[in-house]
Amino acid sequence: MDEDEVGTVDVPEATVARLPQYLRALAELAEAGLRTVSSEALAEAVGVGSAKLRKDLSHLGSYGTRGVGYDVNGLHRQIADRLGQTTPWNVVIVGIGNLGHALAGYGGFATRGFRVVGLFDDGPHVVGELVNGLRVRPLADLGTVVRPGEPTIGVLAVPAEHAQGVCDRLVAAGVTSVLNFAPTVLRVPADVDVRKVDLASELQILAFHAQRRAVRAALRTPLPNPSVPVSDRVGEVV
Amino acid sequence: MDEDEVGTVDVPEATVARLPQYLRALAELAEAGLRTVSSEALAEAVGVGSAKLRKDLSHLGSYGTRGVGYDVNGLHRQIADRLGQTTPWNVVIVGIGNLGHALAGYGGFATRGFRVVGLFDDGPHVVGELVNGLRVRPLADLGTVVRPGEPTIGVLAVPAEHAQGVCDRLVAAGVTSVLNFAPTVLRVPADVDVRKVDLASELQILAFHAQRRAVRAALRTPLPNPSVPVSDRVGEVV
DNA sequence: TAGATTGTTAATCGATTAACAATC
DNA sequence: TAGATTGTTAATCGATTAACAATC
Repeated sequence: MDEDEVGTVDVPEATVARLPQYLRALAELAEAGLRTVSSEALAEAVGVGSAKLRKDLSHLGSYGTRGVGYDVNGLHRQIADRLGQTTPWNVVIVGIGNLGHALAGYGGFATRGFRVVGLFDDGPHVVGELVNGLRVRPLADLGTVVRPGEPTIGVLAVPAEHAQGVCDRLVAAGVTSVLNFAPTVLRVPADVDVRKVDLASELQILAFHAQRRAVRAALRTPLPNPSVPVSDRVGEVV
Repeated sequence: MDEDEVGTVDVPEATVARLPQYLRALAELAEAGLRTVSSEALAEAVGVGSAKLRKDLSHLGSYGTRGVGYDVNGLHRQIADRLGQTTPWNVVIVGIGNLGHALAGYGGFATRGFRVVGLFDDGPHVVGELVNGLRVRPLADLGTVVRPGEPTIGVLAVPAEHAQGVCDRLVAAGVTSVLNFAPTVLRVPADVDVRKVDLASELQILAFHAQRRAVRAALRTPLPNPSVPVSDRVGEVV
């Protein structure tokens, strides 16, 4: 691979999504004192195939040695670098309800290179509250925390009906990366990156698979309950 | 498409992951009084292309009318049916810390067909606590809540180091669908379905993209700060 | 040198997209 | 009938996988 500027050569999206998993596994291996790891062993730790792992790493330019494996610390540094984790990223959380509260206190952010620097909410009962050492501020203060210089990630934990409005204010304040927990589609300018976590959706996908397994099991063992025909058990529409 | 048993014909995974979004959009349209919707309009509401939407729906057998569009209520019922949402699914949450607490109180589950029926934790300070109307129980009680008859989804909100052990107990109790919030790979039998939500990972992916945008912007406008060469700004490894 | 393991090639699979014939 | 819109086809794109030559 060319000796190119970091971040210029395209890394496939599917690979990007796995980099955090590799990074975490490498951190654990380093913790355990391992100096070197084979693609086979690292892949096993992450739960993917070794061919996929090697292909993924090849997109980074990679630092393996044939016949030996990868240097655990070297590869860790390489991936951390690609994820922009040499310096911590600032994170602001908007919407300090149930979920926002939990996110504000989530230890996993700090240990993986993120620093929660602001909590925002416009609810009169919430503003001024102290959460995990940070005072909740009104949204009007967004501009004082989000600084044009240092990139800031905005986390949206507001109800669906407020999500677009709050997102617009984040974008106006200069936020170009948004993690959206509200079950709504956000409209943003082309230079803003939005990722979505939809908790109920995850359960619905599990439910789909569970139902499919159940129906298939029922078809393999026809009519275990003779009084209920298989086709009535799921309720066909129309 | 064949008039086949619900759940027998294979629906592609990418399509399954979008069904919850379609369902939610249809619910909003029905709420707004719409009787009929075109693929163009529904796709716009969900933020996908109309060709993709029509292809997705074609996997369900679909209920559109050429020249007219889709019947909002009919399609809603059809998708709800496929997601197994004719009756609510039981959900147990294990690990009532920061995140588990928030999930126990998350309103979005109930409105989308899920019923939280059990909260579990072995922490002496947590057991017995009343959270959102449910008493937190010790893990030993899992068997009394997870009943072989009705399928139950297990939500794992414990620290990474306990995740595998707790997961094993969920599986032993008969849970075959698991939503894992711990940043660990879970080993489960082949008949158990695991989905993972890794909050820090989501931020890391956003950070990767943000860094890539920043590097590219810097390369387009070479050396805006003449004292710092571009290649030093990101810190090449080795 | 012999054994191990990477990085890459090529085949395969699945998902997306545009275009349009079918049909209301 | 004319206009609208679906459902499907075929082309394209991206991701996965297995196999192996390169090389430590």
